[in-house]
Amino acid sequence: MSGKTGKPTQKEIARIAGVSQTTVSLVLNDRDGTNVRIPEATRERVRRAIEQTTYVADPAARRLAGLDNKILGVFTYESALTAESMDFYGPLLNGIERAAEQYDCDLLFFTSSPVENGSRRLFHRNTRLRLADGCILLGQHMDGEELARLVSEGFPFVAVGRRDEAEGVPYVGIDYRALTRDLIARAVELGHTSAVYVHGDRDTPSSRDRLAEIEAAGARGPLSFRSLPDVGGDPAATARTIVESGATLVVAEDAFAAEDLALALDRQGVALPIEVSIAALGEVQSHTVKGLRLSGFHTPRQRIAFEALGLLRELIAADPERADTIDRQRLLQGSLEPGETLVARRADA
Amino acid sequence: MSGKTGKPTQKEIARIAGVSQTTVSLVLNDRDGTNVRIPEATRERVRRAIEQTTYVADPAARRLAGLDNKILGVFTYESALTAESMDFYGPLLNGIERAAEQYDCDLLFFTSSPVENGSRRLFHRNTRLRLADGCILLGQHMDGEELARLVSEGFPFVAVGRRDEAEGVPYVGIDYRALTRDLIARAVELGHTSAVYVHGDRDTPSSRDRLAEIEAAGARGPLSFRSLPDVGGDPAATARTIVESGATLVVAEDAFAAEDLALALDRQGVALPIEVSIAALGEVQSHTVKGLRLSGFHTPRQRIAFEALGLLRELIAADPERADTIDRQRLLQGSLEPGETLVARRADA
DNA sequence: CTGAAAGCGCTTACAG
DNA sequence: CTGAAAGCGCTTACAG
Repeated sequence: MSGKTGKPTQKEIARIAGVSQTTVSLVLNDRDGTNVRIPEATRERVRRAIEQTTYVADPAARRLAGLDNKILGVFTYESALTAESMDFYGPLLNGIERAAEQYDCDLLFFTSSPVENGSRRLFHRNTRLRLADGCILLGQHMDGEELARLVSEGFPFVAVGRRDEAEGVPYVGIDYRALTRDLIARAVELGHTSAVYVHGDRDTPSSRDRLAEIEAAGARGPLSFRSLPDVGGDPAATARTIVESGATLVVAEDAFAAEDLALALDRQGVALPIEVSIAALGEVQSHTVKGLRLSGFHTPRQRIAFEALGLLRELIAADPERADTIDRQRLLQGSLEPGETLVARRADA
Repeated sequence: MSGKTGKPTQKEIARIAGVSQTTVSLVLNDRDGTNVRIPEATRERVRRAIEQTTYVADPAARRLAGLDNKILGVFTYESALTAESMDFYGPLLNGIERAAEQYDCDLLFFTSSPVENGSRRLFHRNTRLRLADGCILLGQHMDGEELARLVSEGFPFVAVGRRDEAEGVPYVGIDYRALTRDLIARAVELGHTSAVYVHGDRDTPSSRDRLAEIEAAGARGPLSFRSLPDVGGDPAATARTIVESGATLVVAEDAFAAEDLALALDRQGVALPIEVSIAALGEVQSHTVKGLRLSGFHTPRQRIAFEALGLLRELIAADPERADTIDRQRLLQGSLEPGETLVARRADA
């Protein structure tokens, strides 16, 4: 490969410029320390030689020789660029691309990782993980063992979203607990006393966070919560249960579930949102229910991306000695979207 | 970097397994030719040693030693992952990711390339281009010099979209000329005799292709075309000119322009599409005019992606001897979307 | 101020 | 069947 395509090397540049290959390297990297001092004349000759050719340093060689490559890995446990997943990953990827640009880094997407029962594996025979200086991890479900291995090997990485599948995993996520508390407080203000929480069976940290806050609020009062796993994804059945429960507020785990539920409730003749309010514990951007803006959260995903890349760079650059001083688990504050589907409880309800 | 993180090497594996480093490499790469024949017992010992550690081959070293890396570069002359550009790049990137998965390749996005007056530069001081086995090029405007340089250096690459900025550029694109002819034929069938072609001042091959077909059709008759550069992007002014021209058909270069024009024509009291038909010479997926499906093209962008990666892999694998036999300039056929905005010319018009 | 030399981790002829 | 050695293109002490 390398030989076939006659691409120029430092050796040739050196020959043309009449200097040693070392000097070419020195000029190229602007080395100018105590021991090296190359006169402008020499530098200039080297530069001219480079311009004559099409020389660019071979990144593989640079990497092998111990330099950072300014390549950040992006690993997604699920396919990142499909039409469906773009809704979720899109703003994140956008932010990552922007941040990478700003940090002058390239992005290596590990699309080759073999998929095993629905999720990619990070470690495999030919993983190119190590070609990157560090790696961003995206996905709902992450493999605890892989996370632990990354941590123990000291490979710089940052997960997007709070993680507790393994000890000491660096992450940047959204503070869903705080957001959930805020939403509940608002529901209480609006007079609700009986609610249903409809959630999937996702066993992710942020999923558990939301559930924990819901349960804490239910125990604390005055808003009682009935927790309803949306088994089998049958919104109609779930809607019936909700109606029977007499709740005046439905909280869904995410905006898509909220929309599905709203549709099902509507079909059962429930007047939304006057009779029953509905809200989602997730990003509600551009989600609506009967033309009304869905109540829920705004999650600053672009900011997450920047923060994650920032943290990753800190970890990469970190002097092992004081790497411990870095705050490697960060939760960003989202904001409540009041929306139009969480309204005051009717006096007669 | 490499030394700090104590990641295992073949040397250590060799020590553990009690063999030479060469043997480890041989086992790892399943070499089993005429000169090498490693008994299963030895192989097994090596494999066990590998499993004890967290060894993975260093891709930089492999690359330097002359192997393919299974890394394909993706270079976009404009930002690829922004919300706006996703409309255009989304299906393309989706296809590229899928194809890369299938081909067992990773994707390196050159996000670090410096932006000079609105467009990225492929060649620069620290370009990591060469880390990839080859590269996919995306974007409206490509730099002719860069293309020429890629060609002359023999670096494997494939542009998305027809290119003629430089000689011998491999590409996979859409046959816009054929599509444009089809659309014109349909307009003729529908009785139109006077049309206006509104186009930007983009100087890209596919832009010129469309214009060329329009002009040829105009010269040929029976549909006469007035070509109208949408200077300054003032749809209202353009709409006035169209009305004055008495044309019964407006053809816009792309769907967005068509939508803008339709709006402007509507404001001037033109009844679309009865009085004036409108169509776009581009992908019209999910574009509408007054609730009507816009007439235009469907461009198989996911197929383009697959085709482009396929061609790229051919070029990478190509034996230099018979590389010439590869068809490196491919146009895919799109399909006409009849839509609802290109209708029969009114009898009294 | 500049060059010869070692080394990064791997692959692949080439000898045994 | 297996190992010692050269080499991929670079960086960086280390000597001059």
